[in-house]
Amino acid sequence: MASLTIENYVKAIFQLCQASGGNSAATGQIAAALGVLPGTVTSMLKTLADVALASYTPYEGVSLTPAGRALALRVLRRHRLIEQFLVTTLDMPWDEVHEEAEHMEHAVSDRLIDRIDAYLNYPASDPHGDPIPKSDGTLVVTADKPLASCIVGEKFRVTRVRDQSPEFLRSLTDLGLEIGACGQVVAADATGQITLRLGEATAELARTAADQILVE
Amino acid sequence: MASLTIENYVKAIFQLCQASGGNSAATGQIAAALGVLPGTVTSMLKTLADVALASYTPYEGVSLTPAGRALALRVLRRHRLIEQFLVTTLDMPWDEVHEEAEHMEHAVSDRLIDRIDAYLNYPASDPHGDPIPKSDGTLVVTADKPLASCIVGEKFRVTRVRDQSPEFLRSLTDLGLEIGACGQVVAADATGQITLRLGEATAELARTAADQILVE
DNA sequence: GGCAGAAGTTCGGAAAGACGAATTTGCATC
DNA sequence: GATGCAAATTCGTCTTTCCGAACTTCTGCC
Repeated sequence: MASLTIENYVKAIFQLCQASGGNSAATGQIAAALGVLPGTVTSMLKTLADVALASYTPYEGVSLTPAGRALALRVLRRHRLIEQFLVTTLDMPWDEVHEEAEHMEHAVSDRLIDRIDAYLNYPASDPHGDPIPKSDGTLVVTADKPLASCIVGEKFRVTRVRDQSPEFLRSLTDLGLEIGACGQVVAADATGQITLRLGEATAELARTAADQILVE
Repeated sequence: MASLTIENYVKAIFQLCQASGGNSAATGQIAAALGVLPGTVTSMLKTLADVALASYTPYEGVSLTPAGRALALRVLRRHRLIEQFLVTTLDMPWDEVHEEAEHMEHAVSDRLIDRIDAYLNYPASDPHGDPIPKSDGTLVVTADKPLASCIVGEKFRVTRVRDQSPEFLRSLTDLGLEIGACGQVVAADATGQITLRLGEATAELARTAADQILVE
């Protein structure tokens, strides 16, 4: 069985590949994502290659093998179902569940996860809008784009949030930008400030923040 | 923060003390409980003494300090609330939850545990009848005795099960000896076989099994 | 085409936690 | 009091995962 550490590396690699749109991740990015030094990552990448979870070429990056991708999806499935479960069942705020799931994802059995899945009636996504991988390893591709890429006048509906830090999520709650919220881009000035209309209210948002919000 | 390993050692020491009625545990018992070799335990006992979780005298045994007892109770509280939660909310069978909780107890935050406690309306005991420590570190003492100590003719109600292995628990389910089940000791022969009446039915039980069942 | 500087790799070493063999201690028995 | 066995301890070693410093490779810029 894969150790907790290996699960975290594989998950990080998978998510970095997704984020970059490519299919390989850089040592430095992985180090930053996991909070370790680059040298540590290099040696772990060799380990991952040894156990056939990743293909690693020095100075070029890593990509996951099918086995690595499957493991990453299992971890992600556990993580996201746990998040959804905590919000649905225990009414936890959406800004607390990520951290909790980060630990629990390595501790729950697949049997329990499948039970949670059934209990929640097979949800398609977690509280942050991230799609939940199926038990057969399938992951639906979402059709969304950053709010920052919307032109002035464009209407949108919030479908997903990338940055899942508690502070950022709380600020979204304060602005009324929950998952499913609808609005319209009113203005975007050169300094990167974006103005939104949300029903009656108006909200101001930095471009960097709007980049973390996915809409359709 | 205490490592997963330290939490397991402290929990094992606490439970061995409880089981023996004394307040110290032997190296060999701890090794057997945790599935490691005695030498490993000896070195860990020194570590526990170093961080003031236990008092250790070579060749005599260990006992927990107040800090060690507090940690053990926190772990036990997490374990038992998780068990109760899995049974109540997800309808998991009582023979599966121990193993699951064994892993999860190290992964959930105290914040989440308190939320589960409130959600379950502050249950007094877990699915096996073990009392749940309160968040202030209090643990109620149960007034129960082994079914094996009942004399012929004595009536009883099952309050708690010591052996929490799936096989044993399933055999109890088959016999109708769930928590709360009432019955009467009908016979006890010299070979250690005990006969019970449970409502309409009759059940045969080995003395070793009856020793694992606590009643009042 | 050459050369900083950034990114990546190598290597020695440390901490946690475990094993296994050799040794020591304690205790019951004679 | 001597002895022998079971239990406990000691010690060297292994694996995993990390750090940090020294070194190598890559890349963008002149």
